[in-house]
Amino acid sequence: MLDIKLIRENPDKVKAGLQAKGVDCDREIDRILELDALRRDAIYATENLKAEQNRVSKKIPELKKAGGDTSAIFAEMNKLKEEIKENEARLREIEEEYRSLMLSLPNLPDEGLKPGGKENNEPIRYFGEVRKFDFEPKNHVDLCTELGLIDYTRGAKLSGSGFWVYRGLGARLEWALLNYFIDTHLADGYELVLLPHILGYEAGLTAGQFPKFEEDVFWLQTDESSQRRFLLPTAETALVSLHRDEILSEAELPRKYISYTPCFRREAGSYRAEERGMVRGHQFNKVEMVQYTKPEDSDAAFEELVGKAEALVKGLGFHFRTVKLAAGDCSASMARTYDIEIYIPSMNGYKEVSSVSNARDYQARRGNIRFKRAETGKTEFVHTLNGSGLATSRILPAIVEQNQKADGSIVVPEVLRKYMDGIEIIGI
RNA sequence: GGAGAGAUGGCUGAGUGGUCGAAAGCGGCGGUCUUGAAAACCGUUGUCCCAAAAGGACCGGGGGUUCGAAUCCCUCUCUCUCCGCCA
Repeated sequence: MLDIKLIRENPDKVKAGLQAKGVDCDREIDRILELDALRRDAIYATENLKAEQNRVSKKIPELKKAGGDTSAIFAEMNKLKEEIKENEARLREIEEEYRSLMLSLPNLPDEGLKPGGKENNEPIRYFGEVRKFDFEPKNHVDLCTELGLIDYTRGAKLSGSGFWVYRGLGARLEWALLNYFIDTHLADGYELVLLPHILGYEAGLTAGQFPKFEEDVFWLQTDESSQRRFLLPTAETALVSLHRDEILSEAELPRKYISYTPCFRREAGSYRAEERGMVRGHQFNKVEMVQYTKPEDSDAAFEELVGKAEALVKGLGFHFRTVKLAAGDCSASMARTYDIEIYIPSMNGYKEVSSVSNARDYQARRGNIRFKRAETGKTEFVHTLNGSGLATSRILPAIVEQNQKADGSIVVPEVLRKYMDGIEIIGI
């Protein structure tokens, strides 16, 4: 959620910022400004009536004690009551519309980001070089199938397209990756959190998935409770709600969390032939990093998260690039995003393996996540940041393709071997 | 799944219709005393809306009754106890 004060004082700046993100919210913002004025008038009127009610009401016990006539006062109170009721009904209507519009506005992009979409993304650094093959490399689907690492057919049998089964050394390799990520984060002092994979509506609202992107997640239909629940699309959705409606102490910040979860996504209508295999599925494994920081610390935290994600990819020995996303390619909740993209030979291009973002106070406002600054004693919104560290569903194909040898076997990256009984080569 | 109990400030816990934003204790902060600390004593100590004053809101959430609700009613959520079932 954006700061209403900012919208009130700089509506044009907000409009321009959202334009840069590729969304036209001019009408919404104008309406919000109207509603804001109406809202404040209605609050003022209602509160004055309530103050009057409180004043008159105080006299009643005194008057009764003195044995006076209360009928005039009761009549007055009845009138006040009616007026308050009317005012409150109006206020509720205004606030409902106001709130839903406020929730629908995406975050503002950071100053200095290129406007526009994907085409304006800007690689800011490269690591390593594209591997040259002196034989015709196979794609990861064929390699994984031949080596028995992934069972796509039976995945589809169990759950339909977009699902697969990790088997044998494939499962070991996947698990080794997750262990490698987690151990690295633990060494960096992050707290490991294991989360529920089913979340309540509020979590999606805080993270910014809802109300706009409700169709992107899997909803549970078996719920008789009034609370709608869904399968988490990323651990971020849960981790950002961990401290929802809390006031943290300044000394508790920054909070640094990591979590491993499967991620469930509808990915409706997004299939492309080039994305076969496990590049885009309905369920994939990811270790997610989330930080809660003071506002002045979030830029440094962002760099830290980018650095951590890069270090993990480097550790695996991969060529990759880090890309600064243009304003319009950042997701709705985010002010700034860098993607780390790894080269996948069969796709002849780079694929995202990590996305690191700074939401600034956008999610904190939605989830009412604050901290008390020791110096002033005032509460302020925290900043939230997240980054994948990392998602395995692109890493494993990259390992398999980039580390393949002419005989169809693949080399296990050094850092993973200790999690796999020292296995160096996976062959037939 | 069945039966019951409960949700009050950072914590424990009083409060069953008016002067209650809420007793008391603990904790926190400040002070007195002390070389320093502890103890003792004194004072202070919730959040939010509002630029601020004034004012208003908040006793799990929502709704209702009432001139007036922490207190009565309805409903939802959550927690606990016992029984059943179960990884």
